[in-house]
Amino acid sequence: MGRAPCCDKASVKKGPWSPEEDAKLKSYIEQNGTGGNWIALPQKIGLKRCGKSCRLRWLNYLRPNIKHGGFSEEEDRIILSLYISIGSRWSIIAAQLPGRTDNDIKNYWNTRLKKKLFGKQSRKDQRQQQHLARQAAAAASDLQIKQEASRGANEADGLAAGANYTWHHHHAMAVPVHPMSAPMVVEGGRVGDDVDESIRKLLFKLGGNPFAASPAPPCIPPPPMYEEAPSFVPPLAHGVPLNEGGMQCSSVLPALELDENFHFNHVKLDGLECLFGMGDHQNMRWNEVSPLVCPNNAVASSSQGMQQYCLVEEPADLGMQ
DNA sequence: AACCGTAGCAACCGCGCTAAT
DNA sequence: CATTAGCGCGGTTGCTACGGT
Repeated sequence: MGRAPCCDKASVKKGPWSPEEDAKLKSYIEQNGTGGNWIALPQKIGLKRCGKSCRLRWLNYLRPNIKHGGFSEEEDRIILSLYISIGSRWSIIAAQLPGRTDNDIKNYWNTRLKKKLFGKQSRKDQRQQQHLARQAAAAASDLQIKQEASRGANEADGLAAGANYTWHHHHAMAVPVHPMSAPMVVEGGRVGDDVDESIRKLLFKLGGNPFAASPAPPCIPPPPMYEEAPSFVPPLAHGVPLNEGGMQCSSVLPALELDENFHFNHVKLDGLECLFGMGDHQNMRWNEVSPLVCPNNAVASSSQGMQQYCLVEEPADLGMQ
């Protein structure tokens, strides 16, 4: 059985909003709020619009303090950083950028930022990039593993114990040197030729293995709701062979392990697989990646925290959810 | 000047999730 | 516990403006 339509499509107006409709909706919501029911709202104010359409119009354009266009470099950086970490969770990304909407950011990403970063590439080029990125990542990780080994031999024990194993531990070992610093050769030159200089700077700010270099976030135990989820088993427990330093040999986080361990909260890293040397089906869990996004933020790694995180900036006085 | 291709953006669509019944 | 209604999200579509030929 199909899903019941949210409104009568035949009697509902579609397409661009007129100034009159905008004014009606805006003045009503500013005075009365949404009343907690978007579906009923258009009828109340005599708009021949679907409730979902009203909601979208309000959230994306009529809501106070909405910004359009003119994304700053800082905003670019935040978007990029979050996209790398959590994928296309536009609403979460939007929550970090006051005045920006998920739709706006999504459009910005799809139409501009992505092109700025990667330029236009054929699938063949993308595959080649991924291959090269993996090679560079492997080399970088080997070096890093040795550094890790000399820094503190005890960590391996800690990992094996598992109890306090957190994303950043794993991540420090797993994340390759930033792929944009690796040579990305395409036909007729380097991919970087297409990349806007400012964005390249952004990438380097983020890159050069930014995660390993950043101070470790506080270790926060998983929230109760994840207790039944498969624990984030340290790679050592999977019987991954060790190198001569006693550390795990994997160059980057092995694709298989990623697949096994990050199978909740699926996140699509469309177009950015090469950043992690992943295949295109690997996923991450929010509670593991969030320390990257907000390492010093109190919400850290919990989906509960994520919700709090998302609610920032939401107008509380307008009956919004 | 006309045509065509592309980019950017606004809006729609469909699905998953959740609260209410 | 099952069903239903509504919300919210991400993906997609379609329109418009603009630039190139």
